[in-house]
Parts: sequence; C-alpha cells; structure tokens
Amino acid sequence: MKNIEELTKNSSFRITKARNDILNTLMNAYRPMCYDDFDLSMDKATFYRNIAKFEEEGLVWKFESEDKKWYFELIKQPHAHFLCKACKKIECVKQVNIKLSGYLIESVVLKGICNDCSKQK
Amino acid sequence: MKNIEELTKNSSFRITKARNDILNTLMNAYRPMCYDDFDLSMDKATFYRNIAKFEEEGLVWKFESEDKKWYFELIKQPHAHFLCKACKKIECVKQVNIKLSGYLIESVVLKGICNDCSKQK
DNA sequence: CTCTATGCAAAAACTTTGCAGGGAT
DNA sequence: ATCCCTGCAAAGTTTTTGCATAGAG
Repeated sequence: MKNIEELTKNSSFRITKARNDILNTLMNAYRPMCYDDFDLSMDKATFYRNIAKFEEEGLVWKFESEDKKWYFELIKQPHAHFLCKACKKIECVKQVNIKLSGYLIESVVLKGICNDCSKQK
Repeated sequence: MKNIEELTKNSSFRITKARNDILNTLMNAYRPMCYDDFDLSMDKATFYRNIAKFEEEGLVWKFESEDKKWYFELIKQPHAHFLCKACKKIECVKQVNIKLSGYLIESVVLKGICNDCSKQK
C-alpha cells in the first residue's frame, strides 16, 4: 500500500486535511466508496470538489451504481466490479478480458447475485 | 418483433394508451432508452410509474448510466451493453460469457471508447 | 498579499409521491 | 360503484455552484 506522499508526488494540488482524509479512506478501502461511506467532517461540497480534483489528476476513478450514487476508488491495477442485486454490495473482482473489435474497453461491470447471496437462498 | 398483445398476454395490467406508447417505443428501440429519449405526451409520473409496472411484470429491464439517468429496454435475448465515455451513447453488443465461481452473472456492462469514436481521433 | 480551499446555502437534475379527478369494467 | 390510471404539483435525493471567509505559502 502506497502512502499519501507517494500517491500524490506528481500531483499539483496542496495536501490539506480534507484531501488527506479522503485519500486515507480510499487507500484503506477494499471496494468502491460513495459519499455516505466516508466518515468525514468536511462539507459535501468540499468532498465532491476534492474528488473531482483527484479525478483530474488521475488518482481516482468513479462510476455509478444502481442506487444512483457515485462510487469512487483509487486507480490501481485493472480489475472488474461486481454489483450484487440482492445485497447491493459492490465488490472488486479479478480482471475480465473481453475483446470487442474496434472498441476500447476500459472497464467491466458485472451485475447479478454474489457468492454470499447465492448461498443464502 | 413481437406485437404488444403477445408481449403483454401474461400481464395483469390494463393496456392503456400511455402504456401502449411506452411499449411501442421500446419495441422499436435498438438501444436502451431513457425518459428524455421517449417522445411521449404523458406526464413523467405516469411514465415512471408505468415503467415500474413493466419491471414488476418482468417485461422491462433497467440500468443506470454514467449520466445518472435510468435507461430501459425490453427484456429480450441476452446481450451486453457498451457505454462510450466519449459520445455517451449506449449500445447493445453481443453477449459476453464470463465465469465467476459462485456468482450468478445476470448482466455485463462494458465502458470505454466505441468504434466510431476510436476512428475519429 | 495572493491564490487556493472550505463551509454554507441555494440551485440543479432526475425520479418519486400525494392527491384529486377521470376512465374502464 | 369500484378500482385502476393519469396529471399536476410538491417533495425527495444526490451532486453542483455561488459566494464570502479562512488558510497556506
């Protein structure tokens, strides 16, 4: 796990407390996080503005889930995401390689029923 | 292409003009459609309520795109979706088969740059 | 001192809900 | 007569923007 200095060494923005807190949460997360998942003291405007800055700098990747919220994670090694329709959790899963002639595939999102929920029925 | 009678023969709801119009648009669509894509005279409340009814009845499938809107399509043969980050279009593409042990994969969404946009750069 | 970051409040965008009137059976 | 459908308006949810203040260099 990188530390924040290493993560941001090529970035042009200041490291403030707010930004440090967001990055820390993202570094310790094992799945994409949405605003409500963060336990932060900053205003939501600050949160979203800083997330936008991280995106510009190529540190953070976002996508939208079925609950109509944005989810964020640090850009790290390529992997796919699985959204469970039953428990609504989002998991990172191993990369899926798909070829589609003429198309550049940057990310893959799978939806269905996760391992845990499959067992429960 | 099925007709509306065939499509709804097992459904419990009335076929009103509003519902007929929505289903007609969906039957003639070649990609998922969002509210703004429909050219309908009904109120948006009616639209969304009817779409919800179609979902309950298993006629319509919905998902959310990066633009934070719901997209709808008739449930038909399995296929994947491709969301282009450049032109924002959503395309239906051939089914992608992915195995993930213990997981039930119901749909696949690919994101990236589509064929047309790849050529343009 | 200047420029960037923050908080608060309001706006924006999309979808849902409440309610009363209309239409079908 | 009843039940379902619809339109209108208002509320709800999440994210963004405007603006004045605070803080870093």
